[in-house]
Amino acid sequence: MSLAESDLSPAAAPRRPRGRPRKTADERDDGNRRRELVAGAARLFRQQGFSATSTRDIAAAVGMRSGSPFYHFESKEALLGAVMLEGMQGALQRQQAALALLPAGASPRERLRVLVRNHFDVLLGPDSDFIPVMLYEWRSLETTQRVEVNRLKDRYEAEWVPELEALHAQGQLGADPALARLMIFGALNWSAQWYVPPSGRSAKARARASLDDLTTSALQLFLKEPA
Amino acid sequence: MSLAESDLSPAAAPRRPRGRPRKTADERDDGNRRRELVAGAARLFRQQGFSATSTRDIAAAVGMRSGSPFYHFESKEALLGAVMLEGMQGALQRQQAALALLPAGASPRERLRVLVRNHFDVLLGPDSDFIPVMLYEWRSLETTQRVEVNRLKDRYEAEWVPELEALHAQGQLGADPALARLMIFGALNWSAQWYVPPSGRSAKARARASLDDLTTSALQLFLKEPA
DNA sequence: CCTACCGATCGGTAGG
DNA sequence: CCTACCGATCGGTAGG
Repeated sequence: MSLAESDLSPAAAPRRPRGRPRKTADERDDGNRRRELVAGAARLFRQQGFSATSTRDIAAAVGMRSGSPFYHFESKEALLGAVMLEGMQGALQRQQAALALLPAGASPRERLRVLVRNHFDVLLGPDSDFIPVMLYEWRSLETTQRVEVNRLKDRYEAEWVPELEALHAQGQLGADPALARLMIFGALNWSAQWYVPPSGRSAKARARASLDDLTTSALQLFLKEPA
Repeated sequence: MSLAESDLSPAAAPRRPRGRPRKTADERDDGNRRRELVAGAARLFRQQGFSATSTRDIAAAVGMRSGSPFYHFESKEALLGAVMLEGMQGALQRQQAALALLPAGASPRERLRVLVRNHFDVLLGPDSDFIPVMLYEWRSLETTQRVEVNRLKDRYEAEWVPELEALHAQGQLGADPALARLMIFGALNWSAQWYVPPSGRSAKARARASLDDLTTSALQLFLKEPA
């Protein structure tokens, strides 16, 4: 899946010179080296944490020398921001795509199932280092980028609200929707701490099945029977 | 509340000399300096994370010089272990005390309420830095101490199992008890990320009330109506 | 993107 | 528990 790089707007975009637009270090996407850096950083930040990961670790992970990441990113914090931004962009995009596949008359319960299933995929599926890093390295992000990431996170979570409100109105959700949202996200996000993805033969199919099962269980836990 | 220090067995205890047993750096509890260090470390580890907190930060927080924490602890990791160990000991002790106050015929639902209420207190109440550090700095713990802390965590969680099983058998819990436990802990633990304790006038009473409310909401979300 | 490097900070220790 | 210190590592940069 390709993520639209065009959405990546830098915090403060200075004067645009004429002619071929010269990209800042944060914007350029020469080949795929920048992407490799972000993906490698995501993996290491998730495994070891942001502070415990050196920029040298990240450089080595993608076969660069110690100073080279700073050709692509202003700072270690900017790399963290890129991980989170890319993660949230992908998550939001996949969420919208998943919802778009639903038939027009889908019930709130069906829509919530799609949201939960997609969230598990974002958290536990392939390339799932980005969002856990966002969840657990939040405090290391600098304010400017925090605002930007937060905007995406708000949009992501906003899609859940009408469904939770409808379910609450129908008596299928036993708590105030705002609080229910926090608790449900907590329950789902925590899975990043304990879920062990299948490995070996037909790992991919079994992974899909296990995320389906998790989704079913989560809905059974959170929702009452339809009246 | 005093925590039994006697359970603190060092990783490798060498020859015991005769006479008054000389405590290792990890065991001694001269005055309250060691306790101050652990409490200060808990606060800083929670605020900034383990790796981002220097032993100098911790020393300064309790009015020591940079080298002095190493008079009390072998290493920074040992300090982290002490934070987690002390946190789990306190949590387990409070959980057992809370359960002991219940009448003999208390229902699984009533017992779960007490467990959830106590867990919120452990996570969000006064001196609540220890357990969040345990939850979010797990990977920085060394294996020896990880085993020790894990043992306490298992005992803590084990008290939840019979109640969840009983509730599931009664149709009040909509998912497999083992998975329900993970999701419920996720929902509760996540509150450490968003809960803002009341401040100002009568903060203490309002804090208690808000944790009571959270407990009620959580139970309403997770449990079906009794048949 | 590499080479070569800098100043700052870090965990930890010897000796008192 | 302090003083004084060490070697290692870190984020980041100049110049090519």
